[in-house]
Amino acid sequence: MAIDRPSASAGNPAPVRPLRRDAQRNREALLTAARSCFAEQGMEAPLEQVAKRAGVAIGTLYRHFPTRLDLVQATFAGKLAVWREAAEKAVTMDDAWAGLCHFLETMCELQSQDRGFNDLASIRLPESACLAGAQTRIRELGVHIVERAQEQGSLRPDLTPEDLAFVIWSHSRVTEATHAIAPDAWRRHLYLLLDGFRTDRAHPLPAPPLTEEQLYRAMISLGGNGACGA
Amino acid sequence: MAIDRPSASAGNPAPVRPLRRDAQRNREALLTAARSCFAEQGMEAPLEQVAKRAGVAIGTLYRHFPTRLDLVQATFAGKLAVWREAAEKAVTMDDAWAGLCHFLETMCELQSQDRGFNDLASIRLPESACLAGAQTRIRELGVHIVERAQEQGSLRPDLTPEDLAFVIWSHSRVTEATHAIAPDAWRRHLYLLLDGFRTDRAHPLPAPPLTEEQLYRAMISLGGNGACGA
DNA sequence: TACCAACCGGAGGGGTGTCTCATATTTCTC
DNA sequence: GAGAAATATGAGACACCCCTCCGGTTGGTA
Repeated sequence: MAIDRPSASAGNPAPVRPLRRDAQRNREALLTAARSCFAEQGMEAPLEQVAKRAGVAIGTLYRHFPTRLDLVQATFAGKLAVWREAAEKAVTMDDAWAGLCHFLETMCELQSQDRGFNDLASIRLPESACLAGAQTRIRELGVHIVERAQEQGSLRPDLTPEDLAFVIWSHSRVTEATHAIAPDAWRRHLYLLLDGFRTDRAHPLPAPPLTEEQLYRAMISLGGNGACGA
Repeated sequence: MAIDRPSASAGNPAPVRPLRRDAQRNREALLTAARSCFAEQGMEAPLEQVAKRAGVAIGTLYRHFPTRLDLVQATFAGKLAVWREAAEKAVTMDDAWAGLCHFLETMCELQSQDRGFNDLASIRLPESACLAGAQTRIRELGVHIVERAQEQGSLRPDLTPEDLAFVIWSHSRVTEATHAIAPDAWRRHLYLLLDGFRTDRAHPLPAPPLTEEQLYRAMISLGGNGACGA
């Protein structure tokens, strides 16, 4: 739904004039409020609450961020960049298995700290979204991370880059369940799963990997429940 | 919230009179409708839709099932029994690893067929709920399943029964993402994770297991979003 | 200082969902 | 087949959230 409506992220080639001081202040307050609301309640936190927490009226929120997607993107650009940097670093690490672990651990850590990011990582933003590029880049890097670890022999050869989505999704719910009770429990789950990723004595898998297309559709479908998806 | 309200599952020692014929008919129609609504949309499907699909007014639904929890329990008693039977069988199988697989595979299959059951498996019902006993029994059996597989040496010794919750939770989201696109993909995820459960692949885990108490609280907290939890 | 564009506030209309209650209907029993 | 009890109905009160609109306010500029 959000994609069809006018969006601040659409091509605005000449944002000549700087924001007025009060507008600047409000915009920042909104982002701070959104960060905390989304972190606590996920990407579908009520926007009225974001506005209230920012000390601003709801109309002001909509003035700055015409759609929820605009607000989400402005809020999470930073964290997505952190994730991406972890991926960029992972492909340069000598030990490709360590690179894989670094990539996944950083991702899971971000997810477990922030329920909104947890939601964001699980879905695919619409093509038009300005953060979609970052998602695509992370996906590309994921392919290399997997290939390198397989070339070095540490990662089981029947694993595909699409299987990494299993880590995102499975971790998503595990951390949702445990973050308030045992904030580090997700590491245990992650490393259990990672042990299943190792080459040594891998057992045959009972189902084929997802295709790129299937993965894409799966991530779109998760976003369909109103947040930002198609 | 639901627990404090009058519940059909509370102690009714003398339900002397049988249901009137129309009431019986409606009750069954409601259960059928609930099964399909919950299967499609999860435990939080709108009750108005259940009533509509049953061809019955909303007031009638509330007459039969004063709380959502009452309806959920009546709807899922059967599937929970199937799960429990799988657990009972698992502890009698000679190959304890096969028993573990049978237990988890049945559970995941039930979860992937029914979004409502998927929700139900992830949470802990309040003590007062009539299905809470079945959940407790399944948990007990899970302890034996884990112990036997460890005695036989196939299951890594540092795994605890609480870790089985990771399978429930992680599978929950994986199947939610993939069921419409690749209905069997969850098997791949499950067996990746199971490979991580094998003794011969075990590497040290970076976090301690959940305690029983932590697991309990984690499952309660997942239910807190309005469905049936505390 | 005075003006105007940019900005803000918040009431309000629309949508969805829960749950209740007074009234109407059906079934059972005698 | 008539009366009583059980049941069904669905409008409506309430709560939440989304998003818009326009009168009032503010900040930058001449």
